[in-house]
Amino acid sequence: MSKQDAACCAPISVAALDAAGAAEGAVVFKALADPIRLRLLSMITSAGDEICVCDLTPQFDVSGPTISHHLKVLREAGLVDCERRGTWVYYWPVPDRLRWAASLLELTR
Amino acid sequence: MSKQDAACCAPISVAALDAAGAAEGAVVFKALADPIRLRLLSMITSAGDEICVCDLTPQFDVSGPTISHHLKVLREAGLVDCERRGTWVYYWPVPDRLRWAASLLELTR
DNA sequence: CTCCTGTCTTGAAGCTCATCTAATCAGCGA
DNA sequence: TCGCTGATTAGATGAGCTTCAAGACAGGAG
Repeated sequence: MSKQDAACCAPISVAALDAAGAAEGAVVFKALADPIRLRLLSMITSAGDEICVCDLTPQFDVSGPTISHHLKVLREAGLVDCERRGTWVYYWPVPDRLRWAASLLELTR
Repeated sequence: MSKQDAACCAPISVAALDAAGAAEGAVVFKALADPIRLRLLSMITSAGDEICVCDLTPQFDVSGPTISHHLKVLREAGLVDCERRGTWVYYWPVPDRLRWAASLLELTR
């Protein structure tokens, strides 16, 4: 769905973030600011290449629609992407986006 | 219910991040999940060693108490620390905490 | 001591978010 | 076609967050 490059960006400690960059960064960090979404992302990134929703949902004590909602937030933040194949839906991480988020916190001066 | 013969995908394993780690990570990312706080952190980390509140506040269109509140959130997340010296209060970053947050996003290889 | 400046805390209003139930969509098999 | 299962969407509710105005606190100057 979403493909943005947003490739190279100065580390936060070298150049102060402008308002636009801060707004985009806030969207990504807001998507990460929930324990369930962090665990979902962790499972997705550590699953090798992709993982089925039906393997994610049983790991939590919340309803299916709630998991679906959290996955949508991660998707709209550009951190993961998904595809339906037959009955099941599979999710995988978007490494570029994860690296970009991490680069906002780098302290390399 | 029955009929779960057809497995939808490979058995997953893993959970790189446990519930406790996810909860602590969520606190840190929640602190980063606001454009003003991201810009504040950016200014603090790019200020060399430390920066005065009086240099931060005029950069934003919100009131002083609001800036103070956001700085408190960053402080309670362990991302920055501060000290009053005379009339003014100075803030500086906590590199270890920033590196730890970034490391949570590097579980993608 | 008293006043002034800089910063933080408190309390309340308005908005956003997490979660649920119920309903809907998508695919498979009989 | 109909019915079943997996996943998402829609609507509602309660909790939490952002913001400001007003007041409190700390330190320096007179």
